[in-house]
Amino acid sequence: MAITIRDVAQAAGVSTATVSRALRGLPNVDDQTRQRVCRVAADLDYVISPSASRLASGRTGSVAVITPYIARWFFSTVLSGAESVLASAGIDLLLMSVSNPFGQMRLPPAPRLRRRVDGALVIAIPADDQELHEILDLGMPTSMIGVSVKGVPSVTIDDVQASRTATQHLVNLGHQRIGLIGGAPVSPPFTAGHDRRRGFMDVLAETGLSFDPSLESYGYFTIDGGERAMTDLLNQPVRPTAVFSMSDEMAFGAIRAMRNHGLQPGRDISIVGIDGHEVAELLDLSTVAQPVQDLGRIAAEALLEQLDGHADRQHQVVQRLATQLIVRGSTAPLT
Amino acid sequence: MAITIRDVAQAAGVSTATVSRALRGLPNVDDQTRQRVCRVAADLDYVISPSASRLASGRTGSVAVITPYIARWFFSTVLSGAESVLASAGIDLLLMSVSNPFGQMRLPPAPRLRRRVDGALVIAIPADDQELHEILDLGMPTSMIGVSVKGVPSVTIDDVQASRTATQHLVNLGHQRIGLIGGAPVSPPFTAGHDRRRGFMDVLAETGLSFDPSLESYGYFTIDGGERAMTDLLNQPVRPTAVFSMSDEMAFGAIRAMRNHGLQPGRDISIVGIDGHEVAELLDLSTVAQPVQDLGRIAAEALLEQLDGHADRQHQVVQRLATQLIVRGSTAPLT
DNA sequence: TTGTAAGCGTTATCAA
DNA sequence: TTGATAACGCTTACAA
Repeated sequence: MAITIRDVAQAAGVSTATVSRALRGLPNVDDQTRQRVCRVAADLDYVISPSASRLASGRTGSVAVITPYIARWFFSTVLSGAESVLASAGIDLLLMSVSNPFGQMRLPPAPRLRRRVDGALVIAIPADDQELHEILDLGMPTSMIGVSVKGVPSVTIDDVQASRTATQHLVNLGHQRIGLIGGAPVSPPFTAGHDRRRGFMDVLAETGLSFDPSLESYGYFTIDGGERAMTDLLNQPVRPTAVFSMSDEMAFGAIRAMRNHGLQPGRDISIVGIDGHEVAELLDLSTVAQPVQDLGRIAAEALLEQLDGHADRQHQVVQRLATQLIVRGSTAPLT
Repeated sequence: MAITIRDVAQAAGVSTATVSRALRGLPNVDDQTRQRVCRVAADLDYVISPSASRLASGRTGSVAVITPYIARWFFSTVLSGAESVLASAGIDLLLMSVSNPFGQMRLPPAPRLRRRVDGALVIAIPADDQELHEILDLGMPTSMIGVSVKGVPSVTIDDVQASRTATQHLVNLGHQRIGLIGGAPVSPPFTAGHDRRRGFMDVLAETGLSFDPSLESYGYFTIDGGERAMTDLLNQPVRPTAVFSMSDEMAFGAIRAMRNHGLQPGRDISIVGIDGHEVAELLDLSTVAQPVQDLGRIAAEALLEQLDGHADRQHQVVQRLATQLIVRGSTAPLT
């Protein structure tokens, strides 16, 4: 049906081997020959069959991006960064989401990867997740974002530091009774939730501030969760004068909760987040911004290096990108 | 190196043909045999080679999702809806973005699709876009979201109606001097920009309201663009008392512009958007909500039907999903 | 119900 | 620099 390499070979008066070499830009092909082959191929509107090429070469020319969420801001932004790099490199990007909320029956990711892709880009799957380790055990080139696992290249921010920055900002403003909106009661090591809690606690300890456990609440990194968490905090006998939210989106929810209680961010209670979400500016939310798109871009580049054999997985390092405190109206000096 | 179908066949004491049939759940295989084959395959940790399977069968088992943006709310939400359906169907999802802002040299989408995927899902590419027509000319199963092209199945909202609803809402509140924040000065037919402008104009005409051309401005469907557009409107000699923004994100920017001018949405100027963006609630923005995730889901289902041969492209219809006006504090009666 | 064997369209080895 | 040709691992008539 479709044009094959044989048709091109015949029309150009060469062998299929030569066509293959010419079209792929391999060396050891006469310039004249290459020109002719390319022209004939274009004339015939020939496109290579990826399936055949993959079968014969053993390479798929594609990588999987594995993510727990697609529509959330952080994840879609990382994804777009990764896509731009992979597309430029001519690599197909297979999108795979894992453990979706409705628990639909779908195959675990690891089996789906085998023989299907050359590598995997994993976005923010907790370091102790079983599916993650099944993926890593595949031994294929892998690059991770937002988590680190020993021996696997990854790109993250310094979560402890980001959290310290946010907390210190509140302390500097004179706050002493500071609430914390975290992800979940228990966060595995090497995840954002874990490290950000630690940065928070460290600053409190160093500053000699005590931490009231009733001032810790959990928003599960969603807007609604943040609202509930803040509502909890507001229902405490003695309210905090400032709150550190581990993500901007939870802070958005927290702001809504404050409004529902007739409170105004910055005036009545200070609040700071982490992310640098576009909407944070609209809500006048102070935040520690992270370069989310770069996270995806750089992780994709690290993956490409592994695919090209320029680097060994074992020799890769954890890359930490810088964050930046952005002060807005939601944080103000304690009056 | 890896286990092949032959290894399984040998271990199970059957032919490769039987293994193939058994593993794929084809009929005409003895139950005993199937059980045994499946067990052996599992024991050997065998996974089928997609490349070989594709080459032999001619089907790729994958579809491309083609989108102009990945990180924007509408697009990532549509994408997540589509992904959930495709993943459940065991179809690989290739993510392809087109005409990215930096104009990187990348192949146009159409050639990249040929022989690589079984179908395409196109998100909101203008109906007159050349690349879109190159894709459609491929003649492969295709399903579109947010635009309609004659003869191609698509899923959208009724943009004219949604716009009418938003505009009528403002009119009902007594507003007579209503501004419009559109996408671009010129919008091709059958795009959201075109239809939403029409719905707006229709309501004005039917209501006997005149439209002042100086009250039309363009925000290019971005937050920043919306801010600039609103600033334009605010700089007019006579300001509007209400504004209809063609998207929530532009409305977000517009709200920021209003704040910069010391104006409060709802109190000083009413504003309504279209989308039902999660953040709209936070900003207390009235909006006409569209079921974005469903858009992706239903379009993906329509695509699957074409792939299964249950439907012919020509016989498909444009599916229009319902929208819903959500009234919040940003719109109030003219005082 | 099962087996045989001819493809599917490349790539890669080896020889020329 | 080029050409023959044997893989690559599966699917699918067709036969049994």
